[in-house]
Amino acid sequence: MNMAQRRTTIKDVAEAAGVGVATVSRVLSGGSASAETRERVLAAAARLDYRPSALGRNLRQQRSGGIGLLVPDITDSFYARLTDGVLSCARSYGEPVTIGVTGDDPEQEAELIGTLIEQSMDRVIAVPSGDGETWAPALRAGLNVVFADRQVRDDVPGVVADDRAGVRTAVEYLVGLGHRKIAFLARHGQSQRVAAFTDTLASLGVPVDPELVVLARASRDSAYAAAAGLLQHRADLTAVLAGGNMLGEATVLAARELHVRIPRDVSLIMFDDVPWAELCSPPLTVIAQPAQDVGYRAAELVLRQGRRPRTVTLPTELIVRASCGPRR
Amino acid sequence: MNMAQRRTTIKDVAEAAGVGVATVSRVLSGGSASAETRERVLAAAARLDYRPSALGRNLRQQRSGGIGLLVPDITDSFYARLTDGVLSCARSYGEPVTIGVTGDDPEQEAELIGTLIEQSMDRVIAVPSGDGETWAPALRAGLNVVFADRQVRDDVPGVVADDRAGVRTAVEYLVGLGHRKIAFLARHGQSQRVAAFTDTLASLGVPVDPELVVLARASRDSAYAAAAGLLQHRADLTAVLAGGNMLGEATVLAARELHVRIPRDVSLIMFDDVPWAELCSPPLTVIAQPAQDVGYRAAELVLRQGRRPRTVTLPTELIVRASCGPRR
DNA sequence: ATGAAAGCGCTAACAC
DNA sequence: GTGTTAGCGCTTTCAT
Repeated sequence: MNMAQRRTTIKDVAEAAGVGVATVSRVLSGGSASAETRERVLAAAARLDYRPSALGRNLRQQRSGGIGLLVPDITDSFYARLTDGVLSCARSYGEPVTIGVTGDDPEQEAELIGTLIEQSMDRVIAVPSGDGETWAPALRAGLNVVFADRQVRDDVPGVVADDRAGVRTAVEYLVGLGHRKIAFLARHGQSQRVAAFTDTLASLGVPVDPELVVLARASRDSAYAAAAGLLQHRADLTAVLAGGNMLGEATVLAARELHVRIPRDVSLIMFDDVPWAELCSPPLTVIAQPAQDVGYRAAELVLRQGRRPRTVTLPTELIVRASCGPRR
Repeated sequence: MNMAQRRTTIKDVAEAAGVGVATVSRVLSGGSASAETRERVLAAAARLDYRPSALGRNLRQQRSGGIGLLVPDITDSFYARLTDGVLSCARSYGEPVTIGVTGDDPEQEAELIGTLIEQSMDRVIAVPSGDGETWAPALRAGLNVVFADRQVRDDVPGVVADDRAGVRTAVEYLVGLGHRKIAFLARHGQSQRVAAFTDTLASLGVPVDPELVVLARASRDSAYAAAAGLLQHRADLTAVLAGGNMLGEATVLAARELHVRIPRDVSLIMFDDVPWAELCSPPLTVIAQPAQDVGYRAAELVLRQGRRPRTVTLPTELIVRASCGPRR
């Protein structure tokens, strides 16, 4: 008994249909052929259950189809939803998606880019880590890159949520509630959001305390440390804006640990709406971001090679639940 | 200016080093060569920044490296963590991972399997949908498959959490608290867990009410409908065992909607520990599953072609928090 | 409209 | 130990 019989190739189909391999290739990729020939080829292909090998095609075309996707952490609901959007779009084009997690670390990112190049993947969607320096060689090599969620260099198209507007809305809401000592818990690299934060405060005539913006790395531990530190050392603050769902989670946890009541002692707004925000006690007021759309649009951009807009910005939305109250 | 200059090939390296291409190939893949030759080749490769093309190698070897991963829903924290485990193991082997989401639908699954075969991916990790029938052709074609989280056919190695033990522990805990009318909210296809549920009940001398096991499909909507239906129509039940984090989430939501208090009116245990279980009000008692490990081990299994155990079973753990109380 | 043939980059079989 | 060469499956000229 022969274990794995040889795979059906284009040659088999050509023989079965009594035509040359070139004709089979043309018919299958929608080229010109007489109706009768087309019929015969299609019939033979179907009969033999022929599936063209991506390997042959890729080598010939000097590029593997499919798209590469680099995210900081697939375990983070935001990036999982973004990924889902990419997959959903890619599927409709029949394109496979190769995924890698960077841990928000430029070094790992560089390594993964190397792998993608080795695979001759020429289309990649990435949530870039660090400044965009890592991407210079890849871009020079002709890689077709689209950034998602973060825009770190202006020679690459990108799809982002309108976090400036999101931050502004949130801060205005908080200030409207009477808050003055508002902290911003952000991830390293979210300079856009930090700028929006201080700008909005300034425009509302609220003094900006630089010590009230604290930066964390993209891990649960780092997020918790930052949140706990903030809550402990700054007993005077009355509101926190968390720059992501992991930072929000950490804040709730730390608050509980330190017996800081939300929203009685401090109000909390979290970036990114996640299913558990509603389950939380209290239900969290959030700035919702269209994570799935960000991914979907990024995939569209990278697949449609056509006109490439600089940056697509998608709207965010403040969803008021129960984690904010008037200044105590 | 020439846009994308030709990529460096093995031939370039061979010329630069003054050797044949075969020698370059051998040196780079650790074959035998004289120390001096090796040196020259390595130097030339480094100087030219040569990266072997996976395309050429794949075609030659009639298989693309890398591993395919099929999960029902990347948005579900459990599968995201499982994926993370796979990626983490794959990375240490330098293997790229191609991911697809099946939506728990055998048809989509079959389509994705087709894509993988087209890519000549011969190593696949999958959370199988439906019965394992979809996999018959792929297995016949010689695909190297490892199942994760679910074991639907015994001719495929698999890595699963010990959900029988998990269910047993949970039910014993609930019965110990005095509960008799316990519902099991499960996903279609979780027959293992359902069997464990009824078995344990029977072994404890608690009458089994078939109407108290209700099945949902793998979507938020379906989960919510099932949970709400259960809570509405069976006012006599005192405890619910939710067969997954989405079912747990739905139960909490439905309970809140229907003014059913947890744990005062009904106790709740959820399969799968997720970060928000602790944030929830009340914090949820859960059966923790080693999602990340399941993925990691599955990847090890599919990468180490060696001896292939039938099924690896990983332990679960009951984590008691505050969502269970004595029978009201 | 169609077939013959070249060749993508690599590895492995074989010859030396 | 090292070079030469065939050939993986496909697409794409180039003839016909």
